[in-house]
Amino acid sequence: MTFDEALGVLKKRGQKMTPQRSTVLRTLMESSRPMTAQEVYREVTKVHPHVSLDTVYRNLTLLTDVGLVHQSNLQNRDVARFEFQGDEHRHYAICLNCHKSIRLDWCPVETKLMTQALRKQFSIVKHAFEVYGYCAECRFLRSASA
Amino acid sequence: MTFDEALGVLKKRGQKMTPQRSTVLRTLMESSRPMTAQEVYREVTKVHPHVSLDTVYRNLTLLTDVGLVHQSNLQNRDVARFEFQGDEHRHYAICLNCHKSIRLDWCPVETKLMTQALRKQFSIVKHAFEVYGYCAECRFLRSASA
DNA sequence: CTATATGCAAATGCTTTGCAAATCC
DNA sequence: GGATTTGCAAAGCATTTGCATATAG
Repeated sequence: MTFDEALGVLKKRGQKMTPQRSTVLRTLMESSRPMTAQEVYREVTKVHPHVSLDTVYRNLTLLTDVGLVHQSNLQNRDVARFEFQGDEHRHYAICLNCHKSIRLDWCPVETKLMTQALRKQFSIVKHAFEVYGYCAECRFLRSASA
Repeated sequence: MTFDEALGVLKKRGQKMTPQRSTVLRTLMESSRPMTAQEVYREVTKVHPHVSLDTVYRNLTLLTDVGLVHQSNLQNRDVARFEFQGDEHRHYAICLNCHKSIRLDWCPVETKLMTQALRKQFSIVKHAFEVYGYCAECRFLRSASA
């Protein structure tokens, strides 16, 4: 999805386009991994030194509501993370040691096996799927030290 | 899993069994749905009026670490929820309107399609999977009012 | 007897909100 | 011009932590 297409989605909903909002959106679009609100804030600050953190939060929430952005929570009581999803989205395996995100090319909700039964009694809006464990490197380090 | 078997898991790790801890464990074992820390606290209070909320939190964390309890976060920036899982665990579809949890009889990580590729580069410790949307009743109400 | 667990109270840190001023369309 | 958005500051709220005391094994 292009930046202009994303803008179209916002305009269709009667949302205005401010410099701050467009920078938040662009930041997420250019990122290759899910970002925390703080990380987005830091990036946006480079362009607009006067943004406030709450503006970033408000925009992240708006973009998520509109469906342009996907929010994921680490199960480990960690902070929320946001990523641009456009038309397709991703899931991640997250290392409990180094916190690296490894992208999965698989989505449980696209599995017929699961959806067939569920869709009859439930209309799916969104979903969360995350795997936690140890990446190859950290697994190696752990087995070495044990 | 019986209560005594669960105790065995704790003893094996050198954990002590206190009245508070055993009540937290029993509460989760007897619950048919995931509970928030506050809900557990309220239940435990009925038996031990003097428990503190942080003791409940500490025990929930311990039981989760040990693997007896499964923690789920609602993606909607809601509070964490805990449920006894014993040997098998569950996933839920959560209604965005009435917040009802509908149990799924399906787990993405038990799908060979997904695990084959992942296990080569990652050792899975736990995972989170939740579906959000509208249950049959709330879907009906929404379409009626629209 | 010693490690573990508890209670209390205070702190932490992410996220949200009220309000007046600024700004987009 | 009128609704939306921003910035500031303060509040909210789930969760965590330090520390002295109590308790399990």
